[in-house]
Amino acid sequence: MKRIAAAPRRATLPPPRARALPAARRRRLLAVLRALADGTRFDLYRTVAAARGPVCVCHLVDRFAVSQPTVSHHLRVLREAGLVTVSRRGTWAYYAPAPGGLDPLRAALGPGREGGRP
Amino acid sequence: MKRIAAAPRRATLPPPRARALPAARRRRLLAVLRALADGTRFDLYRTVAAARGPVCVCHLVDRFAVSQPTVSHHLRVLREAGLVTVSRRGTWAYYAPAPGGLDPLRAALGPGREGGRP
DNA sequence: GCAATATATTGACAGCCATCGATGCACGGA
DNA sequence: TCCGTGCATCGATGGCTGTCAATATATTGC
Repeated sequence: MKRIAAAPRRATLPPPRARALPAARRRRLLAVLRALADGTRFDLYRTVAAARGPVCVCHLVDRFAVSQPTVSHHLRVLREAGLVTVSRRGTWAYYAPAPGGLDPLRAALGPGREGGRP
Repeated sequence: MKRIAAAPRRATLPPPRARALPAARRRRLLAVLRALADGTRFDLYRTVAAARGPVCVCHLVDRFAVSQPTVSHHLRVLREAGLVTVSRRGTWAYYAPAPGGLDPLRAALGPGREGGRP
């Protein structure tokens, strides 16, 4: 017959479930995080966000050490994450930070319960 | 002979360079972003951060629909990003949010220059 | 219309990574 | 000391994605 060893009692109760994030908010937030989690994209966004006005793609292509299609691809990801907006004048495309683009992040950080409390 | 068409003048000046982020800060920030950019890890962190006390890995394994090695792997990534800390009691491991783990993110968001300005 | 330029899209490919099963390791109980 | 359990690590694998060259699309100037 099979010997049965007593399973040691677990030392703590299961943690309360984290307040569920509405699916749409979670999706948006993850999109923002994913968009910024790549080094090149992170730098692109910082360049766009730091400029006083819209930034011509041509200057980004000049400045970054990746090909023009790659820049274009990253800008698309940033756009789809709601982080930048695009406007065109002639053949040029100008990217600007989307107002409130970082709000999902700000909202998620919120009061900051992650351990400051002594 | 080759015809030469005048290149159209660029309509704007190159944007000022974004204030360079110190390499170490940039690395830490990207690590945090990458750690949170995965859905499973995001949920794991939220669970740990929402709990009032340290969370036993066993409960995370119970609650999440991924294998125990996968949970362990994600917790390692969160740990290496400075987002959680681990402590052991007996055979159990308890994870807690690392105090200030989100500070790189908070610092980066800072005053929020991304377009509120009218 | 034609040539040249600016940007976007497509297709291909390599490297990364989330995931799993199997295994290792440490600890506690009998 | 042996067994069972909790967690970490290893090795393999499939899918995702960052990158580029080639191509497409759009616009401007002649």
